[in-house]
Amino acid sequence: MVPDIATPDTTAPAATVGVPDKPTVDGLEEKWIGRWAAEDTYAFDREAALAAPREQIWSIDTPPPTASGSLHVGHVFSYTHTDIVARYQRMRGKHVYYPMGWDDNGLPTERRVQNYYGVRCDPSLPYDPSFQPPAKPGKDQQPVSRRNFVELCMQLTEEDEAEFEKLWRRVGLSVDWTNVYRTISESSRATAQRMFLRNLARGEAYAQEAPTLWDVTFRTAVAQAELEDRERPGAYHRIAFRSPAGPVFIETTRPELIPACVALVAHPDDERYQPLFGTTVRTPLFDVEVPVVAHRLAEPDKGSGIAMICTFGDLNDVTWWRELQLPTRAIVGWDGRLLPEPPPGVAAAPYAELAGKTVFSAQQRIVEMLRESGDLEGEPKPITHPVKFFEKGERPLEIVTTRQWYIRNGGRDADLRDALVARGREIQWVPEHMRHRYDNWVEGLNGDWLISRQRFFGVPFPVWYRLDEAGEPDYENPVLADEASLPVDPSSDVPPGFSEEQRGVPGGFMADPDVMDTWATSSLSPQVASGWDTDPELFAKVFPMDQRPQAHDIIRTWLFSTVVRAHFEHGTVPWTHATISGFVVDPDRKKMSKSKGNATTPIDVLERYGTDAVRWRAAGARPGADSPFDEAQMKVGRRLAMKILNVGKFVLGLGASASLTAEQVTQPIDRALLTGLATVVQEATAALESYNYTRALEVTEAFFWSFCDDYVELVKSRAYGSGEAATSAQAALAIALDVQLRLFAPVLPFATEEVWSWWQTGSVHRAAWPAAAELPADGDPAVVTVTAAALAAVRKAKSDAKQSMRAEVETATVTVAPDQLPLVEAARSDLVDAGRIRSLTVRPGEGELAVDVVLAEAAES
RNA sequence: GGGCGUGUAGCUCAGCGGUAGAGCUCUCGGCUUACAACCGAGCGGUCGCAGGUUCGAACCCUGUCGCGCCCA
Repeated sequence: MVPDIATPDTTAPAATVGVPDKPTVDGLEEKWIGRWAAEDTYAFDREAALAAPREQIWSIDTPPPTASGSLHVGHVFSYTHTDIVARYQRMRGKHVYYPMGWDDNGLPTERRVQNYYGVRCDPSLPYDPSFQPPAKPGKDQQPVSRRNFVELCMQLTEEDEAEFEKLWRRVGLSVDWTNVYRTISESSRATAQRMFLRNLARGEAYAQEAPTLWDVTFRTAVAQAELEDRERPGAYHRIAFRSPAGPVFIETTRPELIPACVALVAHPDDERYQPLFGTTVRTPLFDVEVPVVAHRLAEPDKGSGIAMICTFGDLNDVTWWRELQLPTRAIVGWDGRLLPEPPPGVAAAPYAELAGKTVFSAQQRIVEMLRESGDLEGEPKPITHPVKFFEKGERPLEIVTTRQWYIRNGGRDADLRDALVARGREIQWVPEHMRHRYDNWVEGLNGDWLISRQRFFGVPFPVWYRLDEAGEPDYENPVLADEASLPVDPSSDVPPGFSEEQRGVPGGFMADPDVMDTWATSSLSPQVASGWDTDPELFAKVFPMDQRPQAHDIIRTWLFSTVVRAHFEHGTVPWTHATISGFVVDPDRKKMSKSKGNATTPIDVLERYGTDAVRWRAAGARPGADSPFDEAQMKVGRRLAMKILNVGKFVLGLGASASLTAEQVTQPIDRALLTGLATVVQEATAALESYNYTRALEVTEAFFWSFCDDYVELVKSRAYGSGEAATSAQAALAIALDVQLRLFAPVLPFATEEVWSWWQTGSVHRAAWPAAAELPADGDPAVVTVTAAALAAVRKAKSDAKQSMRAEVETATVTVAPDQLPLVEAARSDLVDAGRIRSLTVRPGEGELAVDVVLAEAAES
């Protein structure tokens, strides 16, 4: 119901019709999510954008969340940060291109589909069009064809994505939901394949048979960016090699690799071993003759200072093998077991005992054999040491030699590395120091980017190989897909000039069996989102994009690989700004993540405190800064949202309306308020221009609370009245409310929209960002601050006397610096009313403002 | 071990050369015709530690310790 106190002559009859009796933040989400969708509030107007100058567009390369994963509060925070910027830019009049993507490509989806349906992909099976997944996953995974498997991936990710979209809408993201892409969609696949073919044509992509870090569980190659070191227990085994001059002892953590040994190595300056360089020794058990070589990477302090070089125990082995041109003796297969046949030069006899064993059990057996032969000296010495793992894997990586695709990234080319570092300087980093993460990563690369993965669900390489008369593939002359035919699946599509019958037969062809690393697709998110492959006109307008928001942990992967792709194809940066969010951490300052079990589900928090409250808390985390999850803070945001509703209701009830103008603000304290607000507008705008939404919120909020507690209290009794003085207060209240709603709108989209709707037309989110020029510049803000200080002193007197704020004051004597005396006098009647002062004296004096208060006798009501 | 960041009131954070700030918590008081999911008042800190520069340092420099992320 509308309180019947509005003065009819200043308030349009319909203006406050929508004001509820008891405003509440609960339910605002449901109301406004629906309204915004129905009215296309956040629609991107493509035609208008195409006609507009580039600087009138703001395009955002939104991170596509992993659809098979789950979202936690950390995601809500970082996406809110981006949304605040998007909303600000929109209110600045820009065409905001703000699409959403889903990363539904790759290993996580495969694993989720396997577990969800209880199936596994068997590429040798034929497609079954009538296949239905088991209602409940069975005990054993049911084998299905690749195409059936991919169909299940598509189906399940679609369901997951619908859930995600619901959550994002609930968070209030001002995404244009007609602009959604999927990394596994036809156009994403076509984009990835087309870009790959271009890279290949320009020599930026290449295939190579090379030692590769290999995860034996997933049976796939792993890129440098996906590695992590983990401390693992191991043991140094002191083992004797034989030489004419007597035994040579090495210490190794991997004795099972003795049959793979191709040399011993020591540091060139190591006097202990200098006599051995150029000679040969014989391996224990296998009696293979291997040379003793010198190399700077050998560490004299480690173990005995001389080490065996194997095919391949670690990355040093690879370096030695390459630089010293050693032979290969591979013994570990793709499944992590020792190969059935011994490597060249190794006799069958002792090796047969190890063939087929896992690396682990081979080690146990070989240690027994060394004990029996007497070649193991003493007991193994337990140590812990860093071991390389695939970040998603559970078993140590092996190094196997396979044929893989690579994209150049500067890891083997100083010029390219420098060019990519230079690209990094073209990007404005928010916060600035995140640039170092990029520089350090690029400068530390030591190999090209391995992009092939031995998986099923992903973007396949658009490549086939001819088979010769013996059925052997000709890798040197791959058959490439036509760009016009993309996307292709080489395992079911036929290369130009061949027929399906020729698949896999001598003289025919075979498909490249691999798919691309998921980063090879997501590194193209700006191209996919901007329509490189689908809408060239739009692409020309919105690319390079304006903003890439993301977290700092994937600067080395996503951000870097995106820069690489744009550099090659477009010769530009992919975007001009990288806005980096920190993490939400748990009370122990540990990064929140599902795998750690400390993640908080967002929907719960959103429902309990309301979206605005959660967004308010998110806005309190500065760009790049980690921020602890703390529910107590959510309450503060909720209270702010409530206060906005309540003060909005009150101000409108006092007679504020949209028809009042700044010219009607005549009283000094009213003009003072608005001039003070102009400063806030300037500061908030400057802060947002540098992406510091936290600062913008802070200055707005500080003003707002003082507005509620001091200004509104001071002027409300005047505003209840009529005449010019009342109108002045009403106009100032209306203008201040209007401007503050717009200042808060990017952070608190629901509460501000609600209050806006009570008395304004259109959406506050389509309103113009406030400008200082809208507000009077001639007020003296000190009128408000000094009068408020006097009022505070009166309140303190009442509080000290344990009286109600309604208590009457017999006399109040304000002593104030002479130059400030007119300020208090200018607001005298407001101060008298707000303080319930019967007799107010204002006199000049020294020092701080002081108020002598004599309370009236308790009213004899 | 290296890079980057960070250490200010019990908690979350501002301040980044000129006399220590906000919010929350806590304590006390108040139903005040917008809000008791509220309002008012108050308590609370040798700004991690040690040196240095300066008339003056939370702020600049050096060292050191703790924490976090990333990398080895």
